Amino acid sequence: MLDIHFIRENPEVVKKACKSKNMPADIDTLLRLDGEKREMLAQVEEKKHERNAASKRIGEMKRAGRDPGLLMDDMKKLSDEIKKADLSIAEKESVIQEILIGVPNIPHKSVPVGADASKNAFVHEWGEKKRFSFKPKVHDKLGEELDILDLKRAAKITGSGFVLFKGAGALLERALIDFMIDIHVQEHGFIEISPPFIVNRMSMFGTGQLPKLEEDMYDLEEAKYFLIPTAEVPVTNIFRDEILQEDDLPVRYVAYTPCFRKEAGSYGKDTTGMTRVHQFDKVELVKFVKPEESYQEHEDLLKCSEKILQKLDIPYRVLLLASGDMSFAAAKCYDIEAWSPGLGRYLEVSSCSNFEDFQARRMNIRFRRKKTGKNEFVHTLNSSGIALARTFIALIETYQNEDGSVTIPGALRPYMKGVEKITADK
RNA sequence: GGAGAGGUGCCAGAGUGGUUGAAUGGGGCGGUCUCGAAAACCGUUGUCCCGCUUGCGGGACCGAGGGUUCGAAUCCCUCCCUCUCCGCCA
Repeated sequence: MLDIHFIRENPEVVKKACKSKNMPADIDTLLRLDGEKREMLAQVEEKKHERNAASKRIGEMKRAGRDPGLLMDDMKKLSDEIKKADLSIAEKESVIQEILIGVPNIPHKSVPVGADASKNAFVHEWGEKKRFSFKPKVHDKLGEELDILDLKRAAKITGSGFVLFKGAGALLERALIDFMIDIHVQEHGFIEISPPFIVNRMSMFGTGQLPKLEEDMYDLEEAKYFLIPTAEVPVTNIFRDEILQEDDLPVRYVAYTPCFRKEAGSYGKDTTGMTRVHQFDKVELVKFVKPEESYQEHEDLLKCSEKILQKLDIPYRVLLLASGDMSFAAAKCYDIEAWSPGLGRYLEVSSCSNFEDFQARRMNIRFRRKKTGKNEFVHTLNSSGIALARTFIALIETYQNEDGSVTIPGALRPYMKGVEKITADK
C-alpha cells in the first residue's frame, strides 16, 4: 500500500508506475474522493468539538442543580447529524481504501521499464553448464527409474501437480532443506523460524497476496484460513501491528515451509514432471530493515540465495525483472534461474524482492527512530533461499551419470547419511 | 465439544456513565546528588488522523464491530482472542 500523502503530492509518478506495471488504478478518482472526505471530516470534527464542549457543560449544570434540558435537546439534533456524517465518511473511506489497496508498488529507479518478461535484464551468470557425453535425462524419467520420485501415485492420492518422494529421494529433499537452513543460520546469520503453515486473512492481506491473488490460494473456507503459498506470509506477519526498536534492526529470519499454490491461470504451462506443482518445499529468507539500508540488504540477500547454488555447484543466471514482470508489491526483484540440463532450459528457483515500505504499511510494522523519536515504517525484503522441487530437478539432472545413477555433490554429503550416490538397485 | 475467568498505555495493574487519554507501581528518557556507579529525590514518557504549520488548535482510539445516551473504558448485543478446569485426541 502506498502512502496517501505521497499519492496526493506525486499523482503523476504513481500513474506512471501503474502503467509500467500493467496494473491500472484510478488515481484521479482516488484523489477526488480523498479531497471530499477530508472536507467532510473537517466539518464533522467541528460538530464533535461542539458536542464535546456541550456535554461537559451539561455535566457541570447538573452538578450545580440547574436544568440542562434545552441544551440536551439541541445536542440530540447535533448528535444525529454527526451520526449521519460519520456514516457517509465511512462509506467514502471504504471506497478510498478499496482503490488504495489496489495501487501497486512503485518500481525502483534501477528497474527496467517494460511490459513483460522479455524486457528482463540479464545481470550475471555463475558456473559452467556441464557437458554430457550422453543425452541427459529429464528429472521425471530419471527419478522414476531410480525409484525416488513417484508422480503417478501422487496424482492418484491427490491429483496432478503433486509429488511423492521415496527412499533416497525423500532423503535428498530433507537433506537439501537441512543444508540450506544451516548455511543461512551459520554462515549468513539468519534466525531460524518454523511458522504456522496456515494463516488468516489479515496475514494474507498484509504481504499483498490478498485481495489480488485470492483465486490462486487454497482457502480453508469454514475456518477462514489459507494454506500459505510461501513462508513469506507467516514470517513477514510476525511483526504485524508492532513497533520495533531501531537497535533490533535488521531482523533476518530463515524458515522452511511447504508452499501451496493452485497455479490458477497457468494450466498447460510447465507441465513436464515437477517443474510446476501445487505443493513444494521452500526455504525462505525474510528481512526487516531500516529504509536507508534496504537496497544494500537487497544485494546481500541475493548473494545469500546464490550461495546455495554455488555450494551445490549448480550453474545459474540472475535476472533483474522488468517493471511489467514484477509482482504487485515489489519495488525491485531479481530472479535466480538454475540450469536444468535435462529440460535444456533455466528454471526459476528464487525471487529476491525489496518491497520497501509497501508491505510494512499494509501490516503496520514500524520502528522507533532513536534520533527523532518518531515511528517509521520498516522495509521488508524476502528471497527464496531456495525453492526445492526445482532445485531437486536441477540437482539430479546435473549430477546424473550415464548409468542412470546420481552422484551427491560434496556439500550435501554430510546431510545424506553416508549416501554418496543414488543408484537404481538400492 | 462442556463449564468458568478475562482482554485497559512499553510491562504490571486501578477505574462510581460526566474536567479519565486514563490512578498507582515498574521500565525508559532527562536532571539533582556522586570521583564514578547504585540508591534516593525531581521532572518527563502512547498512537493515528485533519487543519493552519519552528508552534498550536481540533478529532479519534481502553480486543473488534454495532447499540443505548446530550455524553460510554464504564450499560446492552454480536464476534475474535487468551487463560483455568473437564472430555476427546496427537
